[in-house]
Formats: sequence, C-alpha cells, structure tokens
Amino acid sequence: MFLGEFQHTMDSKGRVVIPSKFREELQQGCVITKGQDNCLQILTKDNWQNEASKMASLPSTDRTSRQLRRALFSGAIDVKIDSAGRVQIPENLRVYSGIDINEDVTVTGSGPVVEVWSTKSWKKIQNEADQAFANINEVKG
Amino acid sequence: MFLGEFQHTMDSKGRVVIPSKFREELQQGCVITKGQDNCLQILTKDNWQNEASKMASLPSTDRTSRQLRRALFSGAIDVKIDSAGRVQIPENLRVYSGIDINEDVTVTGSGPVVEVWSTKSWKKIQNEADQAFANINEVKG
DNA sequence: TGCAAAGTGTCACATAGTGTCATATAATGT
DNA sequence: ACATTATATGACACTATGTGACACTTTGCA
Repeated sequence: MFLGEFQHTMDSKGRVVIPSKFREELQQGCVITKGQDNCLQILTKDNWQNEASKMASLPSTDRTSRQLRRALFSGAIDVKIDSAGRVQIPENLRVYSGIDINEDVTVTGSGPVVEVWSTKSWKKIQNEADQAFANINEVKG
Repeated sequence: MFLGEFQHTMDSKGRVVIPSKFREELQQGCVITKGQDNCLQILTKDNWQNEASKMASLPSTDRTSRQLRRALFSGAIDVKIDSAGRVQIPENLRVYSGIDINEDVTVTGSGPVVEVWSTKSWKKIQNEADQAFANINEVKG
C-alpha cells in the first residue's frame, strides 16, 4: 500500500526519484504506464501481470480489443530503480504527462499504485479532489 | 512481452531499427507479417509457428478465412536483425504499411508482438486507442 | 556482358541513457 | 540542540544506441 505525497524534480536526463518509502515494494521490478488525467502510474510486477493478463484473453479480431491492447502495452515500459533510487521516464511518457526536463514532479502514493504528476497538473487535480472530499463530508455530516 | 513506443526512421535502403529492448527476444530469428489496421507485425519464431498453425486450421471453405490466410502467408517473410540492429522491410510490406523511404516510423511493443507503423498512421490509431483505453478505465473506476 | 536498381555490411559520429560520486538537505535518535 | 544517518540532487564520465554515409554484393534486365 502506497501512501503520501512527495516533491521531486526530473533531472536533466529524464529521471525521477522514487520516494524511499516506496522503493522496497518496487525494487524487484516495476512497470510504468499512462494513468488517468495525464499522470503516470507505477505498478509492481504482480499488479502489472494482473492487468496484462486481462488483455491477453481479448480476441484480436475485435477492433476495440486491439486498440485496448495497443494503448496498454505501447504506453507501458518496465523499469528498474537505479542505485540512487531513480527511474528513467521515456520520452513518450514524459510528453504524455507533460513533465519536462528539470521540472517539478509530484509523486503520490495512491493505494495499490504510485502516481507521478507534473506538479502543475497535480495542483489542479488536488484542488478538485479536496473539493470533492469536502463535499462528501458535508453530505454525510 | 514487448512494451513501449519508439520513434525511428526508415533509412534510404528500406531498413528500420528494432529498439534495443526488443532485440534479445527477436535476435534468434523473427517473422514480419502484415498486421491489422495497416501496421506490420514482427513475431518471434515461436509465436509465428503458433499463429501459422491456427491459420492453417481455419476452414478453407470460408472466404474470409482464405483471405486472411493469403494475406498472412503471402505477406510474411522471415528476417534477421543485422549487426546494427536493423531489419530490411521488403517493398510489398512498405507499400502495405504506407512507410516510404526516409520517413518516420513508430515501433511499438504490443504484448506478444511488435508493431511497426508509419508515424502518420500511428498518430491516428493512437488517438483511437487512447480513447478506448480511457473509456474502459472510467467504467472500471 | 554490362548497367541499373535493390539489398547488405560496416564504420564513424552524435546523442540519449546509465552509473557513480560528492555535496546539500532532511530525518532520526540521544 | 546536536550528532548521526538517510535521502535528494547536480555533476560528470562512460556506454549504448541511432543514424547517415558509403562501399560492396546481388539481382534483374537490356
């Protein structure tokens, strides 16, 4: 279970530090994929296998299934954490997430997955999320 | 399992670089075929055997099956990766995929196969694919 | 046989990616 | 508060990869 919010920067070579609290779970291999709202998701190997196997069972004769498979696999990449606790984010995922070289990055624990955001996008999303959370409490309260 | 998206160009002699991450799995021989939606597919030898035998077992009484089979077998060619990590794409497959000499090529991992696209076509398909993917996630979420 | 076109092999350069280290900053325990 | 440890980040050297160039080989055809 991943929890918390961490500020980092993407270095000049396109690498991002994984918060030390998350490393143990991710150390033996993890997969980065495109997530919702232009964030990136980091999944453990097990978690990824799970997602991927769902795809394998879909028929390749069906256009939508093919498209799903393409989106999932082409948007994913398996990475390993280097000795300084960083992972390399490939070009296409940098573009997708809007994280440029030397820019601020927010890494969040989001239960079963880790999410990586450009800090700009994160701030927007966070406002929305907080708002939604506050409203729910009002209703319940 | 092939993952990721890579930009290359077709050189003046009709060759395309295979991303280094894919080479190990393909090094001991692979087959290029026509794929769906005007992409090209690169399969490992094993995977190809598998596909081929599926095709062979389709009823030859069915017109669609015959067409599929012709496309698959007549469009297929086995290639080897040269010392610079490239494969030669024959004329007929270049035409089929719409990849011209010196043009941009997108190579994607799509689970069990590698797909090769003219970057133009890929951009179109990718939009559709991302859409399909986003919809699924919303339903799940 | 010679010529033209297509394909293959090799090399060198530029750049992107990787590994490592040193310093700066933050977290932790006493 | 202080010392100690862990973590983050920039710098930089090194390696791997991608690309263009070019020469050589093969093929098809006049």
